[in-house]
Amino acid sequence: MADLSPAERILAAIRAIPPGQVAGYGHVARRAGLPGRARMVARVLREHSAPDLPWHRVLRSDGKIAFPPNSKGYREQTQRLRAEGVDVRAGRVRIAASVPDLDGNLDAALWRPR
DNA sequence: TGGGTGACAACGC
DNA sequence: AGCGTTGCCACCC
Repeated sequence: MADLSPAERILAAIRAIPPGQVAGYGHVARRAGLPGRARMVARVLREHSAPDLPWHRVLRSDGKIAFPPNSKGYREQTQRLRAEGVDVRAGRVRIAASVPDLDGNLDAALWRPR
């Protein structure tokens, strides 16, 4: 990644998440070279909405969907994730026990839920 | 300069 | 798992 603006690096990091997999806001930030800026990822996501952006693969660090339960975005995201085979229950993605230790923390299992 | 807000995170219980 | 607190950062008014 050459000299892209922070926002562009964030978008690139999100586009890099493979289908069927997810990543936390903080994780995306670090991958974009912006440690500690999870909130900036959220802001960028709120403004920039591109058709090729897999925004639905970005979750909170605890694996929960960031939108208010039952909101438009919440339902959208849940549906999109399920369409990719991701197990979503009670507003949170279910990580398989096959992935060793990840006490509620996504980062360990990131990039390969299920 | 000061105060409020978020598609957040880490901790403690 | 749920909840409250604190820390954070980039804006906004």
